[in-house]
Amino acid sequence: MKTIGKLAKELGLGVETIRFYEREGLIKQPQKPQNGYRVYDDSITKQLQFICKAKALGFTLKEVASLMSMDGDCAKVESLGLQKLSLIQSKIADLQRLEVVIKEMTNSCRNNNDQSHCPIIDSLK
Amino acid sequence: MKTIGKLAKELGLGVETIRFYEREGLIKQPQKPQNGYRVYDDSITKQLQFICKAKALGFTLKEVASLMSMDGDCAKVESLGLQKLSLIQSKIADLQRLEVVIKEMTNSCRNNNDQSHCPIIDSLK
DNA sequence: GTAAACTCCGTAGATAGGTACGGAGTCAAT
DNA sequence: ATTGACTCCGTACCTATCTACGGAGTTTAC
Repeated sequence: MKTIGKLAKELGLGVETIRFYEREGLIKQPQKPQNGYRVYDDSITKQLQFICKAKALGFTLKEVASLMSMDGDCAKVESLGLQKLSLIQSKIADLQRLEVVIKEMTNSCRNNNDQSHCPIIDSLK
Repeated sequence: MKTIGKLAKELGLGVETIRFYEREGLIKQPQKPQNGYRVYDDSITKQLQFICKAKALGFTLKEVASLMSMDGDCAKVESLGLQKLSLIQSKIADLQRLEVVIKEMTNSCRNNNDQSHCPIIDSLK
């Protein structure tokens, strides 16, 4: 059993962040004894770690809530995962196209001897 | 010479967006004749297209302003470009790592016969 | 026993890049 | 001359994810 500060420290989160997740419905407000302080047991740690991991995978908080609520339904979870996967893949493709363009631009910059014009600026014009 | 609405339509931007760019210092407020309406000549079109293209390359509005102000300085522009390039490359790498993880997860989901557990949920726990 | 550290709550602010609104004035077409 | 479309300005609102603040009560350490 620990108070919010200990929990936050343990997980590397801010106290405000945990209260925020509570407000957003990701976690439940725990029992509060006479003094009004939140008191957490160990199960909350798993839940918050779940949230952090899913977030790191690029799920939004809403999606995380969704994941948590579809607890056993593998098909639904898989479908959300596949959706996320295709989003990630198209983001990768976009960025790779960008990478090529910017590479070309900076290359032409490096080969530029005309100090009165920058090929990057010119190509954007 | 055109008013803001025509200009916006021509570029596929919102009127408010142009006013917003003006407030942010990306473009200058043009002369306004007796009626108080903004009147633009063709040079503004180039400037706004520059902004749109640079934005599409992943530059923030602040960076776009920066690019526009370093007008001829090729070395500076190149350095901003290289910086952006390495940001893009590390984003790509991050996403590719993510892609692998999510692929593995959805695969294990597809091969799952145990309806009481979802491997994705389990792996996040 | 007192001072520091912790907690409570609700609300405001930050970030980026817009988007929307309201009320008033102006312009263009019929 | 009237109607509808356009413009003005300032400000508020939007998404997402926190982060900070203020004032009051509580717990802990010395």
